[in-house]
Amino acid sequence: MPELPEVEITRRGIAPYVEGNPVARVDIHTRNLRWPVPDEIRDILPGRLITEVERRGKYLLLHTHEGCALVHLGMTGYLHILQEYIQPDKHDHVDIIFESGVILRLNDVRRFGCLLWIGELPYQHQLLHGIGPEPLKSDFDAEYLFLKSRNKKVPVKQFLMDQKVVAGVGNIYANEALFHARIRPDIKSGDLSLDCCSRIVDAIKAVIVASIDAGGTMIDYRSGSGLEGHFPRQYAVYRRGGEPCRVCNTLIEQRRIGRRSIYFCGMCQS
DNA sequence: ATGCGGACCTGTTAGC
DNA sequence: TGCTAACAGGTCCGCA
Repeated sequence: MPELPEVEITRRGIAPYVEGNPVARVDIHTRNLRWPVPDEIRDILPGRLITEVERRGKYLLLHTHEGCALVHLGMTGYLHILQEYIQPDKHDHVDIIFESGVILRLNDVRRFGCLLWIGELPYQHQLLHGIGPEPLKSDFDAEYLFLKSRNKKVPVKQFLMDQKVVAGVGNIYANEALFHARIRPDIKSGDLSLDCCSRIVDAIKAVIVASIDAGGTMIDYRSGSGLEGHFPRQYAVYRRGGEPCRVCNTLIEQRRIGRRSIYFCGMCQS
């Protein structure tokens, strides 16, 4: 699953096939995702037009004139476009079939994702309203991160993965960004200087832009158009525990914070 | 307010 | 080779 870059690549991949197209039918094969896929998805979407596919953090919003459907891809979900019908396999959970014949198919092995109908005021929905700034927008800046981190005791890597702090950063990009910012992932957020915050903000923007430009780089990722959109990414630290740092050859350390792995270079990051 | 652990799932890999 | 345990991109919720 997808952190922000992979969700954005998915959005770009599916939008041309989806936007402006009326839905003919919705087939729900598996209801029990993170939350049950509601009947509204099957009952309201047909006959409606998807006006826009928007991304907010790691969520995708399928807008219609009458309300909005919300998709989260969890850890293993992906959306892809089928030009013609193929029998769904056991992890294909929902098909949105357009009058054009195109099918938008949701596949999610672990079923941590969701597909919900959130009605006409989507941004007020519980899942969206508290979400932090978009990392690529200008309101996500050093001053913001500095103020937000004051008096916080959580390790900075966990802090950056908090969607209320900044939208769309997950385990991979938190680890990668902190390496590029030369900051250890285990220091207290409240101890960050303004300069540290500035380096972190720059690094987050840089790794996300690089990843989007590379076309989505997740290990298991498939682009929205159904193409295998990835080539193996050269991570600086992520999943490189015990291997030499690409900058100084010191062995990358791996530990756990919370229940997630952190990776860092004890020499480059301080 | 904050932080922790449990829960939701299946598949892959590392280790014995 | 086969079995088991640990781990994997996320995040909500309940409890202390």
